[in-house]
Amino acid sequence: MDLSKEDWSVISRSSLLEAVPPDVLDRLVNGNAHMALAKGEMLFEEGDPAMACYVILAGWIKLVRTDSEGHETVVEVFSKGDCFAEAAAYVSGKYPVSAEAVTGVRLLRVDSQRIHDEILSKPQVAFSMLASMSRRLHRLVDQIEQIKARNATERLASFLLGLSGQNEGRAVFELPFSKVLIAARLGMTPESLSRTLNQLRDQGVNVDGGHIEIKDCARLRAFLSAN
Amino acid sequence: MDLSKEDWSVISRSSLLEAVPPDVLDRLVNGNAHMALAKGEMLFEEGDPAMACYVILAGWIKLVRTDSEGHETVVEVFSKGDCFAEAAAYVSGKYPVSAEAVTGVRLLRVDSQRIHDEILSKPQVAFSMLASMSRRLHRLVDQIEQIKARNATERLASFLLGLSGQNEGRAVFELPFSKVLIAARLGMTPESLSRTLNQLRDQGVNVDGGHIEIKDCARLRAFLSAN
DNA sequence: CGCGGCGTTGATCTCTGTCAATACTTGTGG
DNA sequence: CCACAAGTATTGACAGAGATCAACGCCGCG
Repeated sequence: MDLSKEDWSVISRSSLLEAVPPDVLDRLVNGNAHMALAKGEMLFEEGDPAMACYVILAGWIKLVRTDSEGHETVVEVFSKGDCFAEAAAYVSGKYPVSAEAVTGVRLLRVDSQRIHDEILSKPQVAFSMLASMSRRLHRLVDQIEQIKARNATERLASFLLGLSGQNEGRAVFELPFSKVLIAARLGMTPESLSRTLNQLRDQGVNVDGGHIEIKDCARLRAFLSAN
Repeated sequence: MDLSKEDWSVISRSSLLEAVPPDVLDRLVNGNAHMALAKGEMLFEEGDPAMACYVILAGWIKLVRTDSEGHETVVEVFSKGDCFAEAAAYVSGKYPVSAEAVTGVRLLRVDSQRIHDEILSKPQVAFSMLASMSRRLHRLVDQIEQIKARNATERLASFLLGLSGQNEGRAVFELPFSKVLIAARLGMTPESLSRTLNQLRDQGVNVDGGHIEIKDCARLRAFLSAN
């Protein structure tokens, strides 16, 4: 299975590899497995020894923690261009979470030994990796703040604004995955999500199935700060 | 101000520097500022350009996010031997949080440029840094799971067990910092913390001011899994 | 001494989780 | 091609965990 032009474009813009020099990129990517997962398939399980990290070429992957009673906590959800599992891979430890395909997924597997070797021969590569992990860390800190300090309405509004990719004006887009998963990602139940979406109608958010319209992003953002 | 034997011992066992070869350690530490902060002093503010990371020699530091209304979210609390702010320092970005001294604090400032240089000349150093960040990442993931999936009682029980450093038997220790701060760290109000501590009496936890006695850690842990 | 921060307790409120019922979609197998 | 099962989404009723507001005692410190 070969990489398409499109795939290469995703890879070279990915958070993990964007800053890596072309020759190193070639060595890292070539010979590494281009793999596919069906919806619902597990990529790895919490506690598995970490031998690789992954760049998503297409589809969605969720990272989850499962407790002793089988209750599942969604830690993050990733899509095209995202890299995940770098942390565990560098220190050849164990994965702290499980990874499951939410949709059909294609991804690039990057062997951690290979990254290790590249860092030793080209230390600059280390900075790409450190930068990638740094970004991951910031995202987690953001999430902690959200859950600790924001209520359901604010978390959802913030999530929608993030999806819109805009700061002002009208925005129209589709929800990227099921509401069940969105609810889990936002730390609430599907029922709460449904109700909270209705509440946001007052702030100019229209929902029709997975179709979202934010009438004025600036207004929604103002509502966020105000409250 | 010189570093004591004790300080060196803390440094060489610190999460950031433990795996760094002695000669590199010397270069990193010597000439870097050994500094002190009074209780309540700010080390840096959210958004400041990150030029260094820090290893705590004594005292406690809290990392906080402050929103537009001045409401404060505690992200983490660090003590002796912990290193913080590595992430931002590597990529010479901005600090995503503010750092404030909770008690009087002594710390070692490690210039990020210096780390940068060391990585370039000795790539193995990069792995120490990556490992340190990887641990930080795991801690944040743990915290996200705690807040999302555990209630106040469970979070507190888990926190106390962590402090005790034991898995079974009787444990007696002091709370490391004020209950206001502990409450914030656990994502609840001081009032809730007070009430929750009372609830835990039924599970063999005795509280007298900042003095804690867990009659049987195994029992408390069982209570955690059970519920 | 008085003030401010900490800690506890009580009363109340509200957000969100839980349980339940229903409708819609999707896919699977007879 | 239909029937049935399973997953998804919405809505209602209800309960409970935890926040909020308020009062009070305590202690350290200027």
